[in-house]
Amino acid sequence: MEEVQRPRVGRKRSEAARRAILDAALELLRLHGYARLTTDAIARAAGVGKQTIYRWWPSKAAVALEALTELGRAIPSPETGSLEGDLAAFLASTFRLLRGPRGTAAVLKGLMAEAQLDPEFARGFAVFIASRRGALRAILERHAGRAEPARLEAAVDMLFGAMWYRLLVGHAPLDIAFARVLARLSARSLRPVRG
Amino acid sequence: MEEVQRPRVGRKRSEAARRAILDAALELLRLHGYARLTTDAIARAAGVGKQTIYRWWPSKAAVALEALTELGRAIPSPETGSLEGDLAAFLASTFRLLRGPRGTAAVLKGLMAEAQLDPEFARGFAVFIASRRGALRAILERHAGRAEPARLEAAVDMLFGAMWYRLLVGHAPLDIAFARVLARLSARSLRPVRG
Amino acid sequence: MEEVQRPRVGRKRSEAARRAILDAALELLRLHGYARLTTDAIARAAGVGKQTIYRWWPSKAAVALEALTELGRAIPSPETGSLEGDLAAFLASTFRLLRGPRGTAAVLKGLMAEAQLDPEFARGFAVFIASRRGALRAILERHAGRAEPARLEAAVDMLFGAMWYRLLVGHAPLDIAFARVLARLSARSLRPVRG
Amino acid sequence: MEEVQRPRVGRKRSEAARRAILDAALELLRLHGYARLTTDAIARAAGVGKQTIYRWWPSKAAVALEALTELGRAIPSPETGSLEGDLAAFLASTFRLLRGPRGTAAVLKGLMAEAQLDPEFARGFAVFIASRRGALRAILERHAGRAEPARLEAAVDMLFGAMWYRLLVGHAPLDIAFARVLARLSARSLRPVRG
DNA sequence: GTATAAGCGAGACGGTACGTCAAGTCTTTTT
DNA sequence: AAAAAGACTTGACGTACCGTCTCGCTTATAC
Repeated sequence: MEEVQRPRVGRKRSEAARRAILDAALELLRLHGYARLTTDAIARAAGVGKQTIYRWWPSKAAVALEALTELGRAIPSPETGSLEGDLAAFLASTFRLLRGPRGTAAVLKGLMAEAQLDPEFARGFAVFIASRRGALRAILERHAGRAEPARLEAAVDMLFGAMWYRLLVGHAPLDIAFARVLARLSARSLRPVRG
Repeated sequence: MEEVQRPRVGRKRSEAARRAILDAALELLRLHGYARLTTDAIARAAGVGKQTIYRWWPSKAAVALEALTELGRAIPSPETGSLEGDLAAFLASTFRLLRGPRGTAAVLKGLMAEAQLDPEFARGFAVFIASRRGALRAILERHAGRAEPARLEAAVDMLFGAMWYRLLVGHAPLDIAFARVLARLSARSLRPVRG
Repeated sequence: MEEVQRPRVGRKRSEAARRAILDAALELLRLHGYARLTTDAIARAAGVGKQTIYRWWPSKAAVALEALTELGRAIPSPETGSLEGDLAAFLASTFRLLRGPRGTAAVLKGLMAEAQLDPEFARGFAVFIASRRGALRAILERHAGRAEPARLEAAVDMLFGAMWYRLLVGHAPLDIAFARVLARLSARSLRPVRG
Repeated sequence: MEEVQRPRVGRKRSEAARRAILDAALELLRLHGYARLTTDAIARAAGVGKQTIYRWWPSKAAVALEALTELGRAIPSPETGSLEGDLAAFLASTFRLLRGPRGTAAVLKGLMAEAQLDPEFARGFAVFIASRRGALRAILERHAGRAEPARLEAAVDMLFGAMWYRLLVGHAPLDIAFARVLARLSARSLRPVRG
């Protein structure tokens, strides 16, 4: 079921405008946080008409999501030889990105909020979440592939859940130590019962 | 450090208005969800002036939070004799409340969203979260009190984190089966390594 | 038809409160003008409950009106021997009061505005206006009593009208010179046609 | 001093919206009077967003003023050959407009009130007043041009003053008879002393 | 090479909700 | 019973953003 590719007529989408919008969105997010991000402000900062944003994205949240996806493209899936080691490395580099300079944590929090308020956006956000889950699930399967699927799923929920929970509530930091403890607990919970 | 108890003069806060506001808020949340909850609507439904809401609560989120706190007052902390059993029971009754008739899940999601957008509210919300954490922490300490504190904290984060994660993302249900798997994994991760 | 004087029971109306209210009202009018006068502010400044104001006056405009009436009690009706002279003297002292230190002009303007917006108050205000008209009318009748009543009425309208018009529109000052010109024109318009 | 005519970009002001707003304002004024006119009601009746009103007018009073100015565009300046005749005709047609079907009198009263309460609006209102004064002044100058300017000004104040005074206080009607008396008194007061 | 189709920056538009202000009323305690 | 204090309902205010709709241009293909 190919996409119909009829060679369209008229002016082409401006890559310059697209970049300017994404960059402006990230910049504004970094400066003021998601709550104070407005479509008007993005348009103004990007030197772009509001319609140009709405032509290509359904909402400001979608813009932020795309901007973010670009950033978070490559978190490496390391190979240390042990489940605990791989998990610790994966979580540590994820947490490091969140503490990064681009206000990534703020953006993620804002997107999760938006997903609660806008069901349309929630669907797009779920795709993003699923792709991250896939990466973590792959690590678990590499070392504990014989465990029941429900347990693997639950383990993923517990790891990413713990991350999001700290991210959203802010009661404790997402640091290396936390990455290590999570890895340790998770590895212990999944290992075969009998040595 | 006594609370100054100067016997106030003038008309007293109307308990009737307070109740009407909280009830109206819960009712509207149940009917339309948090995203469509407005201060005007609460005031109208409660037969109350908007100002009366703003006099006592800083935002509609604070109203919803208070309404919710009343509801969630008593989730029992069971005693089954084992860590896994207690966890499974606690999680199961928590999940049951979330599936309950008052749209509790929707309210919680909305509140978490609000906390991301309004730092002022985030502080109040954190108190609510902390009280729930305390209940779960108590169960863990009863059976695994000798574990390092950081591990207990992380275990709480993983359990409630997993719950919130499913609640917010909606990729899988919060059912009894999930409660059991979480309890199992958590118990295994905390038990002493050697029998 | 005597007023029934049944010796009322309970606490008596506090003259101190009455004075405090009128004084506070005048002071606030002088400071901020009528537009920014609020019942709350009067009550606060007078150290009085709002209800005490509403118990005795129907609106803040009525308070201002009473305060004003006290001030404007005695504008002398002079006797110079000529119509023109009497008019000039009467207008000059009226204008002088308006330029006085108590913000009288501002109060009058505010009351006229209120009368346009509140029919209830308009009635009370009309009484005040009528009493001023009476004073001016008396002067005219003293010297031009044989003129048709309609002309005397019209002359009063033209004199007070001119005053109010300048007061309300503010396009020109209410000074001695204006008082003299008005007196001159009015006297000429009313004198018998033939010497 | 040319008006800078930079050829504006973006969507143009909607004449349809402008008309709808002015028409709605007049209609509401006619129905309910100025005191009960609200920006919300105008917007609703005109099928327009409130912001569209605030974008082009600083207040509801400015809307009413513009609506009114359109109405009162043409009161004829008649030529009867005599000062008294011209004045009588001018005043009579002015009064007739005020009694007209569009609630003009009510609007004018409301605007004068507003001018007392809002200094910003007072400036705009003064322009309107000045234009009316100009028309009357022209008639006076045609027949009594040699009189001192201060007397002409005062005569204008007395005529329009009398009109506004009756309009605002409402103690007597603005009818033909009043127009005639005003014209008579005014003409007599300005004629040369000696035939 | 000229019609036709889209994209673009700008900005006005119809709406919804916000949080504030003041008006006038009602309730509690004190005098 | 009146007073001070202050909470109450009501209703309008002016602002902030939302997402849509023109306007006058600027590119691109298509004829």
